[in-house]
Amino acid sequence: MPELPEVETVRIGLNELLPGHKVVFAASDWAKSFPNSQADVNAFLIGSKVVRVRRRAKVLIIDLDTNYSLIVHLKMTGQLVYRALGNRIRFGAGHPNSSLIGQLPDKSTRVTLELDKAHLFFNDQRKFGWMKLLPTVEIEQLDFFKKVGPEPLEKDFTSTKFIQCLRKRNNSGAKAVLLDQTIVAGVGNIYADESLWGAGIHPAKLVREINDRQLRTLFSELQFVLKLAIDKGGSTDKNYVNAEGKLGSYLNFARVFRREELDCPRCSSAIQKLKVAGRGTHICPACQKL
DNA sequence: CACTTGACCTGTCCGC
DNA sequence: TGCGGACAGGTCAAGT
Repeated sequence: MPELPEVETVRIGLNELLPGHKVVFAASDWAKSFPNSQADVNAFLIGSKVVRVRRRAKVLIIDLDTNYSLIVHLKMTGQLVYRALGNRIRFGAGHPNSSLIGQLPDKSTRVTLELDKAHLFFNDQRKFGWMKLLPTVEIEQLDFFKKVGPEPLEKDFTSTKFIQCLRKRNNSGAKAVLLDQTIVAGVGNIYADESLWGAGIHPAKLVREINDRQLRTLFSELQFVLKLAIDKGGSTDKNYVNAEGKLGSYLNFARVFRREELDCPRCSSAIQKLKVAGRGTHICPACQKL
């Protein structure tokens, strides 16, 4: 569930908190969450210092002063939570993580990094996420990074380039294309639905049947929802928390996502939930016609 | 080659 | 109260 705004929110937080910290110890109880050998961990992670925290698409990159990096994908339920020693995290009442008050690690903690004056916990209920240690220069050689599309919020990413990217999949549905990480990076289910509603485009509409003017609107709506979501600290549905364990509030501002049966904010029609591109999809049937 | 489905996992919810 | 099944959705691999 973490998409670009959630991962960016974690990045901003970790980039404030981590640089300068030394890694003292690392432990994992689920090998797939952190598949590196103990020898590599000992040689390139333990004793290293964090230099900076970057993001590409939905992937976090924690650069170390050993010329190695930790790359982290949160997938659906991953959390990367920093806690200064002696500091307690408070989740909101009623939140599934509210039982975690004051206690981490918990049963979803897959990796614990002990820093000199803090802990960094990688929690992941569903175990789809991962953390990997590898030489910094090898990151761009990974298949994912070679194939991934442009960052939608980069300054030089114009509506013209956006349209060129989408037209490569002219025969596919609009939502399927937005979700394709090789076309545009970082968009997932929430912001695909939100931006398509903003542009008044049905998610199953074929790209070839959408004109350039509508695609330009989709581009500005996509940038709008991504920026708003970063401003609101991301979307917390069930699991997502930021680097300090705090919730995101974008869903309080969502127009269609998880709002089936409620009124469309534009025309008051009842929002519908359907399945498009294999995903739960929310639309206003009046504003978004096929 | 483009598109769909299954696998990876756990927790929650719904119907019986 | 328990139990089976559907569902949640990011990405890769396999199948159509």
